[in-house]
Amino acid sequence: MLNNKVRTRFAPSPTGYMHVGGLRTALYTYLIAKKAGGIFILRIEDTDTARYVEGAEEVIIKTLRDTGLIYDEGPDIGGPVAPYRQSERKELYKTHAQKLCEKKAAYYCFCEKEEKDDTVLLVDVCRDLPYEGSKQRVDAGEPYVIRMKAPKEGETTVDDVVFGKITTPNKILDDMVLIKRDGMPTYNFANVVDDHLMGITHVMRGSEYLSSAPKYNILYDAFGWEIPIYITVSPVMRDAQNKLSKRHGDPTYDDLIALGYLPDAVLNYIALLGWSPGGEQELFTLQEMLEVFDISGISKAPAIFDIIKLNHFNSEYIRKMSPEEFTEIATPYIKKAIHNENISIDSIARLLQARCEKLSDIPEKIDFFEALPDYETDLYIHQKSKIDKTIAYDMLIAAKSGFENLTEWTNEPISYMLKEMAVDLDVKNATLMWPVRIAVAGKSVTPGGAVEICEILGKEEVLRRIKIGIEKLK
RNA sequence: GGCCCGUUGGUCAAGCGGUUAAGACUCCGGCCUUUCACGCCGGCAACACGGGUUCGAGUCCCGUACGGGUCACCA
Repeated sequence: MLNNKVRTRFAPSPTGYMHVGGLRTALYTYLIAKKAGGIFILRIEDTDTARYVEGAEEVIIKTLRDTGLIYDEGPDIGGPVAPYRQSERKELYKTHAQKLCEKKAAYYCFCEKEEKDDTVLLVDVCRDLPYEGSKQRVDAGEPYVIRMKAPKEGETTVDDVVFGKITTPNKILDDMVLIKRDGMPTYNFANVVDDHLMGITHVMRGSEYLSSAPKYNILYDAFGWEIPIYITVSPVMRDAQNKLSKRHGDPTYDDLIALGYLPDAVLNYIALLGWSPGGEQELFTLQEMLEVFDISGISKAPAIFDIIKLNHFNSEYIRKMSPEEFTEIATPYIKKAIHNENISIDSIARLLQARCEKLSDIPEKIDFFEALPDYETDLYIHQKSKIDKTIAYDMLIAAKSGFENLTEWTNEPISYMLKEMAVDLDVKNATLMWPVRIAVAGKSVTPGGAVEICEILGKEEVLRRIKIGIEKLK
């Protein structure tokens, strides 16, 4: 049924949000499967009943859909090894754990929850209990957990594609819990059982699981199962000391989207955190990543998430869009600042596309279209063009009459008129354009120049603002 | 603390025994220009430290320092 195809899985715990590191893991696992023409699976690891979050699974599914990481099997679409929610596989784990008990590779443990240090003795007691006796106590309804019987001697070598071979003496391995008192499996156990039962060939995990990996191998061996290929990735950090975390205020995927970052840009940027394609290209579509992705490019060292660089990726993606696409996604942000229906959203969008890093920057960049800010006349001073307030005043007076006589209000005539006027006045374009732009915008930095802004504002509003400027400079 | 892992500019990173140690972001100049931005040109800036091995070490080995992970009936 599962052939020899490459099968990978993204196995998040439904926490209610998708963190950046999680998305990166999803991306890599997707790439590994798809690059090999294999199957990408979504499995929900909801074994911690105490942590249940309403709607969390939907967040995961939506994120994968929005970023284009399409899975072939999953809880909502089913598949040959369903169910894909661990909570629905409870019996499976129990049966398998019991099998291990029968084989004496695991045992029933009746000890109370560990009180940190002094439990080793208690555990040891249960470890050596005869199977039959324990089984009877279990059948009689006594509460228990099932623990793995870790070997006390020898050593176990884990082979990881990223970290290489790591050998651990077995004596330091503890008898980890497989089935919890509530009957649910632990992450460690469910992961092993599911990865095998679902035919997962490449197992990607965060480096926090590296030290548990020997125990997974022992489990695979106890079952007589083939050990999958391990690919361990280091975390995405917020700084050299701390992992990126929602708790510390670091943005989740949804936060980034809400901030006006594009899904493709986010995906592209995080792909490069801890993985390098080797060449000099940095901008990749998902399809292109598929072509160049290679596990050998994954690095062992953690990478720090740098939102400044994400800004760069995002602006690249914005500039790459067609004007129509950009207008469509920018419109909601433009409308946050612009309520006047006479103002052309499309025209503003055109000005914005080359000048914004993220969509959330838009409203403050264009608010002057809606209402002229109360600006200081110092804005009229421009050292480089040798413009002072007196010159600015003269320019505005001239521009006013020019605008008044203008009959056709589109880009070309406005531009032509202003340039002609600069010639008549015997000044450089900038000497005239600068004061005009300040007068109509009321701020020194604007998307677009004087001509574009005037065109969008319309004749009446431009004259009104020019007059205000003249008054201010008097 | 034990065990494990990591360490190339501020950040992401290339490099796999011989290089003037790539590239990108940031920052700083310059050009272009009606502002800003885009674009173009240029610049600052790195192999954590100490020992080996070698003709030769960012690359291999051993220490040290620093950082991280783990040592849960959480994942």
